[in-house]
Amino acid sequence: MNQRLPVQGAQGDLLRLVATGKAESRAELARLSGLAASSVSLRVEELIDAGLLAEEGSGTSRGGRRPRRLRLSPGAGVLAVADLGAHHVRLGLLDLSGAPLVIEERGCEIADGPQATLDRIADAFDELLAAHVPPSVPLRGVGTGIPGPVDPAGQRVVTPSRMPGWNGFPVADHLAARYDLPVLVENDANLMAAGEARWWPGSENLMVVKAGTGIGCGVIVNGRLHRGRGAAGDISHVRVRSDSSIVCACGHPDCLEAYASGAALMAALQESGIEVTRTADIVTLVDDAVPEATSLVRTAGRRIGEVLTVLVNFFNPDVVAVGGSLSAAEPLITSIRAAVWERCLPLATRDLEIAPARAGRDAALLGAGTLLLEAALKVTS
Amino acid sequence: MNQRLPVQGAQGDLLRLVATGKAESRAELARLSGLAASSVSLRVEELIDAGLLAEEGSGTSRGGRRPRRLRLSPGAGVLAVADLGAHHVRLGLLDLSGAPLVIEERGCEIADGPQATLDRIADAFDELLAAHVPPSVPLRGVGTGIPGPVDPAGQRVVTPSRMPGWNGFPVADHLAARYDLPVLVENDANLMAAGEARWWPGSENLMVVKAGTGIGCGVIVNGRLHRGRGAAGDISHVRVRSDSSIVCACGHPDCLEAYASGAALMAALQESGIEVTRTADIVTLVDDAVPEATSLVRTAGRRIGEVLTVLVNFFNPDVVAVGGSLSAAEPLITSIRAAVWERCLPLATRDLEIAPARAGRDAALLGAGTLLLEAALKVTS
DNA sequence: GTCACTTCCTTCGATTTCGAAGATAAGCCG
DNA sequence: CGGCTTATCTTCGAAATCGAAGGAAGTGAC
Repeated sequence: MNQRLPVQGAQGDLLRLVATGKAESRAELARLSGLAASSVSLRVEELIDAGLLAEEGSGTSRGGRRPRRLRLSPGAGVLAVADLGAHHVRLGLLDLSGAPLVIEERGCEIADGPQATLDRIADAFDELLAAHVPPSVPLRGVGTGIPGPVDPAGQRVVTPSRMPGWNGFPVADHLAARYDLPVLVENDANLMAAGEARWWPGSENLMVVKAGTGIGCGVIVNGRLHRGRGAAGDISHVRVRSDSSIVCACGHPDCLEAYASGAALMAALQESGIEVTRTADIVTLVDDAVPEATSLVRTAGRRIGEVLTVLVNFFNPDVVAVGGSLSAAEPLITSIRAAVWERCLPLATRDLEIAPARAGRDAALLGAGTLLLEAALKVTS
Repeated sequence: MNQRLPVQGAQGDLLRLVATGKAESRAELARLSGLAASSVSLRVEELIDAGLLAEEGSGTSRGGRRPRRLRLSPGAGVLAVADLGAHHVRLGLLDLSGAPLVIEERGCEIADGPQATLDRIADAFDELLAAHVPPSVPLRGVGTGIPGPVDPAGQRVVTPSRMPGWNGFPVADHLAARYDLPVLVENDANLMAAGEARWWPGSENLMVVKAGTGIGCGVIVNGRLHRGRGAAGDISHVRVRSDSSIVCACGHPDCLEAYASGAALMAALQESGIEVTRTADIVTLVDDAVPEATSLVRTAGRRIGEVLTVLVNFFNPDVVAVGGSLSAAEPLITSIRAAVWERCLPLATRDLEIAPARAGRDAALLGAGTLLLEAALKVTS
């Protein structure tokens, strides 16, 4: 059962404020939306009648009458989201507030091409919906993350590496043909950034670094995802200072990725005769205090930090959040911090927080939820 | 005669659209503001009655009835703007559309401290107003650019270099005490970026590099100035790759500024026994094809370009505009282009324009006008 | 307990905004 | 020159929004 959200005009803003947890009562809605309290009451009434919002008990008093708590109605709908990796896909269902109902991981070869991969995802969505959601609760949107650049206009994949058959494929259109619903297609690091942003309330400008097999980065400016012309956030092909010289897959010498990515670290470890097959193994080695691994991670952190130095001076964010599978290795973030603190302008680091990502491994799925909700609540007047 | 603009609600949006030249008729206003055509008509009527807008003939037809052209009324008001340099100040008066009425340059030692400097500016404003503006036309706002970081919250100067006595000085408050009007205080490179942005309609994301005695940069994101925590846009203290090692004034080795700023080039030229006293002299030398100068400028361009490489990949702008006194030296921009084209991701440079700044030497003053107008039209309901 | 005060929410008349329809003023074209 | 098309602008009733006033439900002081 698919169905667009039947909201119009100001209702969308109010519903989003409740869904994102920013407001819990009519009074808060009035303050945050800028609407008059009376208008808020009217719209909320409509949303309750439409079955999208529900009243649930009362909150704590702030010195006066207690607010009547508003929640999204459980029957308001669900979102289906996926995050596509090279050899697997994480996917799940969220309620409209972005909270996960069910999330699982499946094998899935991205090299099989878009048609097969997307169909597999859609089939998985259908299974999950049948198993976990009563038929009366409608699906309100579908979104997926892609490990490559996405053109923001046409929502196509553009010049991806390691994704044979995907170049120029209209992913959004293909999904929209199956679901007549808001559809979101976005780069995975961007989704992760969008997901992370909710965990840093009060911070409007974030950089979210994804340190995994590759190195990605998503940028939040003024609380919104910055896409640029579709390629924003790339930091992996920045030239780093180095004595030796490695040519990256992109054709240029000494890219950050060639030195500090999980893939590069694995290659270096294997050269030292240490067996590793996944980036998680590196974290284990570091936890076991294997000197080669610790030293490599530390160097990688310093290199990433040196690149961030430039970007922190330029972009001057509130927060640099470091996520991805490698970020579990503690020396990584420590050495990133050291490099940034040492080299950046005091003014830029004065109130800067460099911290591990807070949203966890499902950050990208949660981010897809956030962006999808926004898309679903776009002015449909 | 000082007076806040008597606008409320939607009037501000409409007035801004006309002032910034984005709209010239009621129909365009309706399209751009999103308001209904009827509401636009009503508000425009009010603005005309208030003496802020005026009808002026009719525009060219687009196939149907000709639009009735709307202009800012000449008597709507003026803005007083200044751009403070180390040894001089450029200042002038603009009409509300941001067009200059009069601009001049005066000697002024920033080292005399904020009190004396700001009073000198204010006196200059008064003189210009008396000489060029009829008393019936009110002053609507005052703004100034500062060659140092400005805290966006308190509009104070923070940790400036080469500005003794200015640290922490509440510039905006000081000006506001003399003029009870919207007051703007902003970093000079940021003002320049704001001014430049108007010359790139259709481009939402810009980097504006100011290559002069120092190296500055302003960032426009989604059409609006990005301030970060107040220090955004710094690129001068990024570490560059280099064989030798120079320690910058900031204490770190190999800052871009120490290699590629006008000051650094002048020092290098003087060491070769070539007489230069201002950055403009370097441009003259390059125009005269003096090999040392050309080579130095080319190297500086390449170094700036290498830094921009990182930022272009990350920020993925539509335009990189290069201004400042050094930008008149043609090899500078050529070598910046070469470095960026060579090293950036194709996806990031696909539609990227790297071009000389268009706004000219008064860019900062025009930018101050743009930002001031916005401040003056903030919801005063 | 009671009284003053705060906060939350609703009621209701005034105001603003909208949108459809019509009036106005062109250009295009035979 | 007289329809036909297109675009601009205004009129007017309907709908949304606002703001002031007041009722509801709490806290804290005495």
